[in-house]
Amino acid sequence: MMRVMKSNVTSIDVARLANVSQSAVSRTFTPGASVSEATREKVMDAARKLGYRPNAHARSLTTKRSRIIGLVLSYLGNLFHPVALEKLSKRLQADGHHVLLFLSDNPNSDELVNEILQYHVDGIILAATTLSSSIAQRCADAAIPVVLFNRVMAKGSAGAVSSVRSDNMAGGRAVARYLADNGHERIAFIAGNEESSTNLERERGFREGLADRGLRIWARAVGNYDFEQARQATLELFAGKGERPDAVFVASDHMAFAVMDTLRHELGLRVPDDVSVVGFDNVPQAGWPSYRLTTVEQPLGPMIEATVELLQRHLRQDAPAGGENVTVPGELIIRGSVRSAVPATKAGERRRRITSTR
Amino acid sequence: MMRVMKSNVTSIDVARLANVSQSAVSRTFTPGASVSEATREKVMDAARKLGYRPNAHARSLTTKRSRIIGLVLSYLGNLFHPVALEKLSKRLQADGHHVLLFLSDNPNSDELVNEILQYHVDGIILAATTLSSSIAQRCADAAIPVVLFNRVMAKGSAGAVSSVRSDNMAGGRAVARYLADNGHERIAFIAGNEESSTNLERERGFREGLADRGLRIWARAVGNYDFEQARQATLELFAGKGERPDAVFVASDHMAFAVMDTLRHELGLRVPDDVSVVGFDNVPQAGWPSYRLTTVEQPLGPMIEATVELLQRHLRQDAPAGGENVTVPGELIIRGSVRSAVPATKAGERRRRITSTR
DNA sequence: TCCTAAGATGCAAGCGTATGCAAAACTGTT
DNA sequence: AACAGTTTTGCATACGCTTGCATCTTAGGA
Repeated sequence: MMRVMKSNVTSIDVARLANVSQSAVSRTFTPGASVSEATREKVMDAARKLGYRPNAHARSLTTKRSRIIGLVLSYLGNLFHPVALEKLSKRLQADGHHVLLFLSDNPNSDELVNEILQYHVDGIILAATTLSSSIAQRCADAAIPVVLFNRVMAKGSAGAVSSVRSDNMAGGRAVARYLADNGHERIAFIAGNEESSTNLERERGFREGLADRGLRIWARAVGNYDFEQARQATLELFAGKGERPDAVFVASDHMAFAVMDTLRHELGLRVPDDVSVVGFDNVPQAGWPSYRLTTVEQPLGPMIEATVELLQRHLRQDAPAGGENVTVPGELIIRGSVRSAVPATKAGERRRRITSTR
Repeated sequence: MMRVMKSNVTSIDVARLANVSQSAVSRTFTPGASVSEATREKVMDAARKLGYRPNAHARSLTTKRSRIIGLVLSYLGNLFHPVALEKLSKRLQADGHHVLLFLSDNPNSDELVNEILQYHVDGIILAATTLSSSIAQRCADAAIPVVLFNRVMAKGSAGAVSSVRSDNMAGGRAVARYLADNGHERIAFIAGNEESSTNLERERGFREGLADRGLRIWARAVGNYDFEQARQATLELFAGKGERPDAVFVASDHMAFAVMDTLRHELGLRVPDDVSVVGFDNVPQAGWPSYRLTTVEQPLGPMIEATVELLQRHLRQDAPAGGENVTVPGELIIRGSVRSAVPATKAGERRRRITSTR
């Protein structure tokens, strides 16, 4: 069947061919509208013949809903983000939403906000750890629901900004205890981006956990969530001739890989025999045989469900005015990068629930 | 300054406050339109005061251009895709376009096409290696420019579908020669998705290259571009008691990591001493100390430039009717995963240009 | 058979913007 | 001061759809 598709078939064209009014066409494509089976079929036939699809822009003009969610990220080099993006996106699509993607490492960009708002998105998900909170504020001001994913807003800022994150504090604390309980004493910490809420919380929990065991951070460096900077941080921490750390907690898996690689291939140290390493996120690579990284899981599934749930509640208008902060509990994934009394089986892993009660 | 933002400020509101016509407002926000400096300022002031931003949907209704590019991917677990996505997205944003992201592993989905076309995107980039070509065809039928990224359409299908890819054939050939010239004889191949054009081309080039040196593929298995399947493929290839491969060319870096890990940690073999491994893509991890993978680079920068260029040419209507296929030359990145007469320096890498002439 | 209620349909008025066209306001020249 | 030529401006319409309202069908009950 040969048919030339006019690129701009409108509901009027369909109406004409089907011998019905334009409203009838519109109603056929509007779930829940009142159309008889007979007309619906006539319309569908005509539509198929002409290759018609309703114009989403025109539709959102009248309905004031675009079914578009703006998704803001800063980069995708750390596998945690693409994996989250993939799942989020698929989840939203399943809900009949679509994702308008914004990648930007410029935190304070007015441009960015403008461009997002121009599309009158139904909601915004901010998953960029390093973006400034003002952007969230400005979007919320425009009466568009905003959900922060894997981060939380600086205290004191008002507005209906919700957030979803895993329990970073509890995670940090669990790592501290686990390391302490396995006999480590000179425990170092490599921070991510120092301003980010994720890093702040993980570090804080970690400090508290160490304190509980009568310890404190023995050495500290900053890796900014970057592979190369994490390498430098490692070299820094292990530069001295004297005593060196016997364990290092790294604020993200991505950096932890750099740490392990540097330890092993540049400093000739063994992991976990000479030094233990713990990460955070539990990205897929953490389970790869080369690393077998012990780490804190960020439970993506629940986090995403919570995000979508929050968004939908906002769309239905029945969300608390002040915004809502959801914290999802994680698990400690014990693999082979920490020297331990109970050695893990060759390829296995153990999971230990993390409770947030102190 | 406290101001309550009405969520729906229109050009009419601005016009009223600025004491000008609605057209004047529209013109101030339309680059290249005729407005005096005086009115422009009045309008801008009013707009700022009201928090006005032009409604992109209304705009695209009249202009028939959405400034949205549909981007289709199947998954983001292999780092090549997120990195490409990040760069593509940033490049398009820089051009004033926006990215509507579709993640789908369902190749033949009518739904998908419908949803893309509803938004009247200005163009579509298909970067999903495993998506069926019919989807491309259907979009092209709707008179929307389609560019295939990192893949090419099955021969014989007509329509204005363009494509951009690196020179997979030449890459495969270069690997074959490199392995042969370094004394390997029992060379195995682990395929990606067997139907994908990328795999087809890489394998074909590889076979030709081996033939040039009087060799042939010594053993073969399929990894489907998946980590776990690549692991299985490796176990398969090295199962026998007799002679084993002394080199394996893997159709993607992502799978190559699985191969190296399996070789080292499950089979107790050394890379490159016992067996050499070569990948394809040159994802960031390939340079990590744990792997130091010798691989064929897919030059993302040029590939993306070419993609955007093609798209823009289509938008300006001056593209060849039949679609255009761009092939970007790559380089062989020589690191430490191949046993070689000239050992690489500890952390260094050499680059060797790949020419497509046989 | 007639009446009523529910369901199906069409009409027309928006939604917020861009733009052709004609009128108005300038510009500089004679 | 009058004019032609150039900008600038406003009016009005179109873009493709949804939806309230009024009208028309239909079916079912009395």
